[in-house]
Parts: sequence; C-alpha cells; structure tokens
Amino acid sequence: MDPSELQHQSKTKFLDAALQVIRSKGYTATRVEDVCAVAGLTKGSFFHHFKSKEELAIAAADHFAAMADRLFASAPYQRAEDPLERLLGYVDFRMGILRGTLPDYTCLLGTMVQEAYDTHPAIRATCDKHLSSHATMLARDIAEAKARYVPDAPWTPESLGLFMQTVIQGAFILAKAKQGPEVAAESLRHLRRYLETQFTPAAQGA
Amino acid sequence: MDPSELQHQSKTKFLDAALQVIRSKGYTATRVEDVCAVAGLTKGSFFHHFKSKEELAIAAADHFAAMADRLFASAPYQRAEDPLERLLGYVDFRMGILRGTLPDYTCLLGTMVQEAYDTHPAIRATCDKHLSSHATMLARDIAEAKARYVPDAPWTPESLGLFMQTVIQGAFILAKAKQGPEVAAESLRHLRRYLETQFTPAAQGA
DNA sequence: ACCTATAAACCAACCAGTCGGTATGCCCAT
DNA sequence: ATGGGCATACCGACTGGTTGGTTTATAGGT
Repeated sequence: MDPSELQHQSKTKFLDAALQVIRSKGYTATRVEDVCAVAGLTKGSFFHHFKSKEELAIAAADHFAAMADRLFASAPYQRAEDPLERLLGYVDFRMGILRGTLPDYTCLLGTMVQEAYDTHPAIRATCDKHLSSHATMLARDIAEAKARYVPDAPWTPESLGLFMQTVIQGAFILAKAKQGPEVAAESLRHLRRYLETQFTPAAQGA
Repeated sequence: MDPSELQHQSKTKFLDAALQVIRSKGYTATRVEDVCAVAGLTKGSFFHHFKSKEELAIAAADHFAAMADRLFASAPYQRAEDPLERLLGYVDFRMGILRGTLPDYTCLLGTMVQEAYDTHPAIRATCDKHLSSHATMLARDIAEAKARYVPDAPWTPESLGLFMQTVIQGAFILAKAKQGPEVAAESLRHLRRYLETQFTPAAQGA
C-alpha cells in the first residue's frame, strides 16, 4: 500500500471522527482522545498528523465542506435545466437528507462558528469561508432564475443565498432544541414558499 | 438593606456575568472563575449560590428569557391595534436591537442549545422551553392576523412562529461568521418580506 | 540505514468543585 | 438590652481528575 495513501487513510479517519464528535458535543467539549477513540487510533498518531486541536478543527471544516460540495454537486436536482427548479430542488433535497441522528445531518460549520467566533479567529474565518462559498454557489442559480423570471426583484442573489443559509442554520438549532428534524423540515417548507413567491412575477411585492 | 435583596444582588451579578461570558465563549469554554471575575465576586460565593456550573447555565437561561420577555412586552410595537402591524413591528424591533458587539445582541438560548443539546439534557430542555414559549407568543399575533387577513393560509400560526425563531437564530450564526449584524439585518428583511407576502390575500400562493 | 506511522507513558496546566474559616445580622431568652 | 445560638453571605487556598500536548520507543517499508 502506498504510504501516502496510508497517511491519507488515518488522517481521514481522524477527520471523519472529528465530524461526528464535534457535531455531537461542540468544539470545546470535544477531547482529542474522544476523536482518537472514534478513529480507533492513538494520541501519538493524532499529533503526528495535526499540530494542535485547533488545526484539526480547521481541517475538519475543510473536510466537511468538501464532502458537502460533492454531495450537492452530484445531487439529482442539479440536472434540471431551469435554475428555479434547481433552487427548489436544492431545498427539497435538503429536506430529504434530514435523516438519522442530529449529528448526522447538522452542519459542522454552524456548530463551530457559534462557539468559536470570538475565541478562535482562524476557525471562525474558515467556517465563514465555507458558509459563504456555499451561499455563493446558490447565488449562481438565484441570479440565473432572477434574470429569467423576476429581473426587478428587490434583493440581490447574494443576499438571498445567504438568507437560505440563515434558514438552514437556524433550522438546525431548533432541531437540536426539539430533538428531531421535523421542525427543521417545516422551516424549509416556509423557505420554499418564500422562494416560490419571490420568483412568481404576479405575486412579487416591492 | 434587606438580606434577600442582597442575595438577589449577588446572584443577579453572577447571572448577568454569565450572560456576557457564555455568549462570548460558549458554555463549555466558560470557566466559573471567568464568571466570578466579571461579577466581581469569588468562587466561594459562586458555589454558595449555585450548586454547579450547569445549574448556573439553567438559571442564566431563565434570567435571559425573563429579560427578553420584559423587553418585548414593553416594546412600542405592542401598542399597535392591528396584529399584523405588531408582527412586522416585532421584526423591525429586532432589527433595531442589533447594536453593540455580538455578545450584546445574540441569543443565549441558541448558543447554549447548539453546544449542549446532546451532553446536557437539562440545559437543552430549558432552552427549548424558552425558545418555544417565545415562538408561542408570536403565534398569538400570527393567529389573530391570519384570522383577519388570510384565514386559509397553508400554515399554522405555531409553525410560522417557529420559522421566525429559526430565521433569528440562523441570522445570529451568520452574524458571528461575518463578525457583524449586517447579514442578520438582511435576513430579517427577507423574513419581513415573506410575512408581507403571506398576509396579503391577493399574493397568497397555495 | 532511514523515514513514516503508530503506540504508550508521561507532564504540566487547568479548572470544577470542596472546605475551613470569617463576618454580619437576626431571633429570642434572660 | 444583651449576649448566645444560628443562618446566610462570602472568601480564597486547596484538591483531584482531566486534557492538550510531548517524549521515547518500535514496527515496517524502501
């Protein structure tokens, strides 16, 4: 086996373990040894691959964002020709992945940035980068749909993309409070309804 | 000075300090001694008033919710006769209180529940209780406005009240990521626009 | 021989919670 | 009115478990 592939394997184990543990307990309460236990490796190996716990958090954020990018890039709704259909497809798709336990579907970036925004600037910056880039991805479809259906709508594509992120992040908080995805799904339905109204010229308010 | 008032003073100092520190650093990263330092009191006094850090968190959540209740109960928009005007007034009012630093205007409940939902069931339950009760307060105005303007709208008042909480909580996450309230205010503008469309009979989609 | 990955024992700092003690004020019996 | 008993508020040194990070050692591939 290629040694760089071996490294890759162990590092990936740590990163996957970090996703799971941090999304359950938050960044601060996550112990390096928790991550090692879940990864099935030891601290010696951990500090061979990461120079600190904070570096793990940043790498985990990158790892998470890369996974999310692949997930959405390969989702079936992407094949729709109509940008609005893709946008609504995105919301429906997000509703569909609210499965399993809370750590399975909540967002690592939102979890970490809430805790670390003031105390760990590097983590905050990384979470911001990925959250914003996800919103920008949405903004591309939004811009296309806006040009096609409601060119005079009173919002920018960027702003609406960020609003979609806002709803998703808030939905996870309520889901945690209520211990289940139903309230999150219901919020996504409201979001979908908002998008429908905004892209329907007849109904479009000021 | 009344001794019970004295107790009240010190306990309140701890609670106010906890609001500030936990909203900056999160629950886990908050050290009891941080709270003591901000309160200007000592650990001995702290553990005289609270039996554990977790009990502080729960008391702080209650304290925060009570403050918020007073704040919104006495806000000027409450005087409007029209329930829809009160609802939109609420959103505008929330936009208006996005002032100062992030710990000044973000929500203790959302911050704590995100971190503690899995590890501290009692904290989770308390946060849920207050978040839900705030949403229920909104749902009262929503129900009145729905009856008056859009009795056949396709959502329940409870669901829309929770959605408003969702947007607010998500807005704080984005504000933390981007280090300022602008993105939160922009999300509240989208929320306001959604409310306007949903309470305008002509524009109301299925 | 050398280098990477992993292991395991170890260390020093940190921190929630404890404990012995002081101060203050109230109640009530004398 | 006074002094003893008692409860409450507070202090700050201390403790014991925890945990991020280090060090030393070993296995195995080249």
